[in-house]
Amino acid sequence: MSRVTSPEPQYLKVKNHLREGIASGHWVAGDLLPSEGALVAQFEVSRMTVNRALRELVQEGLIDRVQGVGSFVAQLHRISSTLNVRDVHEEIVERGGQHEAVVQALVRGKATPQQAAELGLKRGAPVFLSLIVHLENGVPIQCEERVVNPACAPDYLSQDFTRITPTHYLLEVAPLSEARYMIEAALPGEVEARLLGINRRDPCLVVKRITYSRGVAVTSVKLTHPGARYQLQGSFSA
Amino acid sequence: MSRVTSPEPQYLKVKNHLREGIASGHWVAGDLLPSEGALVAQFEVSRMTVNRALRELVQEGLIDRVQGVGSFVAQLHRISSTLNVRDVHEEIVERGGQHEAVVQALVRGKATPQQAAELGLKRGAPVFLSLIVHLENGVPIQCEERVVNPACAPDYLSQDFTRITPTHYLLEVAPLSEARYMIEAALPGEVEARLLGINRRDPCLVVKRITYSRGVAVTSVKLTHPGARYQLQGSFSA
DNA sequence: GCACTCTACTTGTCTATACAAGTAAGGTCA
DNA sequence: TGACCTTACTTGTATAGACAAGTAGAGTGC
Repeated sequence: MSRVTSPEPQYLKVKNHLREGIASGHWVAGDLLPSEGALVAQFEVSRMTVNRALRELVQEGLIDRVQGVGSFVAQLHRISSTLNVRDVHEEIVERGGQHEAVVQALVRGKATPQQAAELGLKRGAPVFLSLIVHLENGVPIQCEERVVNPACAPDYLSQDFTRITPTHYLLEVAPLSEARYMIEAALPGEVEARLLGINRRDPCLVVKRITYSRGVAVTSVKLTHPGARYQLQGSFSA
Repeated sequence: MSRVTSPEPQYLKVKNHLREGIASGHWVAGDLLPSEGALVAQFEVSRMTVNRALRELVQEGLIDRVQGVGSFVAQLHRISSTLNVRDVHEEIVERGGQHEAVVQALVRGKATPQQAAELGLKRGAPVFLSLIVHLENGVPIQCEERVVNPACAPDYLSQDFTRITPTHYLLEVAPLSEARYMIEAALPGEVEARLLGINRRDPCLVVKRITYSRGVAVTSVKLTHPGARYQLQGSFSA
């Protein structure tokens, strides 16, 4: 983790000083922190350096600042952290596993009312549909049901999704600009249970996601994971 | 060099220019972006201003920078977003709901081997245990099973958790410095099913979390939510 | 060919200063 | 009292310049 000790930048000294003061309880939520001027005097650095430290602490959610008033310790009554919903291939490879994809279906279809609404298309408009099962070391861990807006990826049907994941392909074809996701626990449908090799009463972690490119909905996907074999993890550090 | 102030700060102009270029596909993942010097010339601003824009884009995960080489569009093959695991009281109130907490148990106990390991205590060490059900508009939505390190919150047992949530109380007593969490889908135990008023075969979204203060584990909590009544949601915007 | 140096270019950090904009408190005056 | 103004202090943004550190490529000498 730590490298050869190069001199620590000044703005990090200021930042860590404040961060430690907050983590140790020296300042608690709502407290007024020293002003930029005071920190300039204390650390004998320029105001821009102090300013950078404070701006980054705002960005990290540790402090709030009010122009004309001062800097305050933020209400830390939430634990926030970056959640990564990643390409399943990358995720498996990173764990040192073997990824395999089985394409169950890759067809042209017509949008159901719900699919049309999600993608901003007319009801019954043509869409591309794919159903792929992802295996880690031969064990199914994700069932990927996808609806694709043909206008954004006209060549979707001719891809070889055993070699490249739809996520990866679509992000290359249509640059990501926005995404909405929803995570829930649910029971698998009949199809999902069969493809994942689980019982219909086994709980699953379901991630639904709609991604947009340039304001246009590109794809809507439902990822079903066996609850016993898949977890989302993360950590937060003040 | 300088021009009158616009409604939009200069650094945001640079930032948005790059952001739009990435979202529109003008630059794709891996592409070399204009250097700071080039952007200084293009926007007629100082290098510090361009530098701020680029640093913030790095922070947002949209670009990578390599000293001596240049700035590149990041591989956007992940969809990351800030996940907030928040105080359930705040969450309900924000939705306009009525929050009620029922304290099922609030006792002194001995750490099981697993609990001891999570909190960094000796096996059988004294701990505080609480079991609380949270209701939104009278409907149970969360079962909170908590183990508390007595050294961090000696007065835990004498709190009135119908008025203040343990999360809120503990964050006031022990400033948060770090947290680890895990999200999974699972079936409820017998106790959870009864308290949440659900069937033992109904899937639940389970969040496990350990929080630390000044490097010491303060509390370990397991939050069980009925899958049908609770979802995690979020959005990501490039 | 190969190793080396030199140079041009990049990002990383930092300074001293400047002005704008927002807030709060105190004083003045009708 | 109440409305207004002044002043001091805060953060927000921006500048022009400086040096350090890292990289890549061109050129040099062997």
